[in-house]
Amino acid sequence: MARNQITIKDIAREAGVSTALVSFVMSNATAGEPLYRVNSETSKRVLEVAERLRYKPNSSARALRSGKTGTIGVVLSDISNPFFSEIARYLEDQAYGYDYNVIFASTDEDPEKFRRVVSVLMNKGVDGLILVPCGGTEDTIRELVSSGVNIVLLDRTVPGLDVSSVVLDNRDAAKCITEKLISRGAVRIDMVSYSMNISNTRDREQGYLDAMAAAGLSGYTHIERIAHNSYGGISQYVSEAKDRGVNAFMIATNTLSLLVISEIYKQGFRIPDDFMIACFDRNPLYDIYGSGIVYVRQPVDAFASKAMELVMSHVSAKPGKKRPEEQIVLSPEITG
Amino acid sequence: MARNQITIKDIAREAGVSTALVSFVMSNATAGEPLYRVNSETSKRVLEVAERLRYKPNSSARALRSGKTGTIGVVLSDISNPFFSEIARYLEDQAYGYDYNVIFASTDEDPEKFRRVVSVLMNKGVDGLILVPCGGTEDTIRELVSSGVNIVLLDRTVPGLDVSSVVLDNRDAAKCITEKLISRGAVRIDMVSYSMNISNTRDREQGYLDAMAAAGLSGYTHIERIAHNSYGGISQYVSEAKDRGVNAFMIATNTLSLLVISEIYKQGFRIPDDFMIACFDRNPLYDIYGSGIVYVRQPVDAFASKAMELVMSHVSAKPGKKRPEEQIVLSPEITG
DNA sequence: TTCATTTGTTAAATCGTTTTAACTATTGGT
DNA sequence: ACCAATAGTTAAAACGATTTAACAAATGAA
Repeated sequence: MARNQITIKDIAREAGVSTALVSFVMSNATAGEPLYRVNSETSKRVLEVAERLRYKPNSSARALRSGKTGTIGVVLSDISNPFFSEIARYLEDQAYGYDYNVIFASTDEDPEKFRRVVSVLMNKGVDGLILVPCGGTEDTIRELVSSGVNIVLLDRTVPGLDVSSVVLDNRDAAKCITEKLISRGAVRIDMVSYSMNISNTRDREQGYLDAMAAAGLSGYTHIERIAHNSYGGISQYVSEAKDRGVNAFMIATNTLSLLVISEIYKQGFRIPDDFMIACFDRNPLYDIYGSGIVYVRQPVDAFASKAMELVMSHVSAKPGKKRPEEQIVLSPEITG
Repeated sequence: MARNQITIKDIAREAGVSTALVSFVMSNATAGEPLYRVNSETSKRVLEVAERLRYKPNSSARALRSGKTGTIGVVLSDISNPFFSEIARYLEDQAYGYDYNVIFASTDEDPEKFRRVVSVLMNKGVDGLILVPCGGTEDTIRELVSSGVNIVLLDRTVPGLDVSSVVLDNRDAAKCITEKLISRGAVRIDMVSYSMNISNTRDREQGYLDAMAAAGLSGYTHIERIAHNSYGGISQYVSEAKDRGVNAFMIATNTLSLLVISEIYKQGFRIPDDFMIACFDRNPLYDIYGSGIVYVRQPVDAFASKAMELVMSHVSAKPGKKRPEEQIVLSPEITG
């Protein structure tokens, strides 16, 4: 990169002060107004010179000395998944507001990869981590937490760990949409879920069972657990479901929903005539199906702003004064 | 971040050598084999100690001294747009392979925001930039290029600028899908496009016109240009199109496609009975419509790998020996 | 007047690496 | 025996900021 670096030294020379003063002014001046222990003339002059020379602080130097990089690492399942990419966008905007940057890393739900990318981000020197834990990462996270890394869990929790987190009230959300299916006449409702051990899908399964029980439908419940990234069996499963008289699917994640919906149409069935759908996260095309699809709209913006708020509150905590960890549970919104 | 930093100094002491040697070994040792001008005993010892103490180089220090941050900035329209988030994912993976990181920033097609985020990334100290230019950023980009910044344009070009780029053959792609519509019986085909001045949509419009001309349908062509993020008029437009006897839409981008498709259904029309659709980028639910939707599948992985390859070739160029800029045009794949 | 506090500023150390220039052995050619 | 080249290593100077400890001058209290 061609960068004719103007340094703090140039400014110091030009303004006739020391580099220490320049540094102090540059990093503490707020809107040109009164600055503790600095002559306002002087500080104005420094600011002016900096402006004139188009001074841009070198962030590597700053990071080296101060130990703060101004970067938050975000580890999520897959940034190409719309749910996460939407979160990513909000996180990006949030970070910008704090004068921070975010670096994303995808794990593909693989705990080994999770470990690897976390380590890369740590080496890179992030000031905090926002993590979407996947199955099998409990130990890695526990280790991070106990070594004092600034962490916020997102979308999923790790039970028995004192660490900040922001999650949806998944159980309630799942219960609500299942009830909505029931109120629209569904009686044989299958749940399609993932086989991975992840807090949010487990909670959603509970919500499904809750609703079925509350409606006296416990006689028929079925949870079909699909392994992540092995979707071969879906075709057979859907046709069998039809045979079993299933008339609605309650689906745990957006990826699974799209697969099931496609499959339904591929087999010549229709929504809502053959099946109704309850699912998580919206898709621009769901509206087409009218009341055939109920979905949980997750407050993605709140996920992002809360997570960033939490991670920032730890970043800015005075050394020694660790802020208490905070668990936040957000309410779902039901649509469709 | 709590990090009990093991430094190069610790290793030097432990291994009984100088820090210079440690640094040299650490950054040049490839798989433990012969290392220029270093006793293999010594280098093995250094490596061992580093391993034992779990040495992690401090990247801020490295960046400060070497001037390389190991980070590429990626500026795109909106990372929550599936097309870009998919690219983002591939870029992330690619970068990882080069031992690099990427930082994303979204512009929302706003040239002022573009300028801002580029400046943030530059200050952060990226080794290169992958840019999706938006309308009105020509000057900003020209300026960057002429100041020697390592740049690769993605998805869109800026005419008259000697800079590397990776784009789709948009004109040809648009021509192909329009022809496919025609071959399936469409005659009154509207194109829905953006009003922004962006190379790829302009090219797609040309492709549409090409196909219409080639089929002798130049008598009826219509390009509806929508302003970015002001989609209020779509509803009226669709119903008017129906009145005009339009029986197919050729749509320039994925966002517009979803809007139009939703609107079609909202107004009680059907695909393919009332309208056929030709569009760009796939959506998991398009398959439902069978041959009613033709779409261009962009080689997103190639976009990413080529862009990263280009930016990396500049990063690793010896100072003074600037690699020539390279323009890459990728071929589309038609599906549906 | 004298001592204490506050104001305004700076010299110098430090962060952890990379990199340059140089130095001592050792080898080999003549 | 002499010189040149090569191998192996290191001391020390960057890189550009932040931060600590200290100092001089001005102010105020007694």
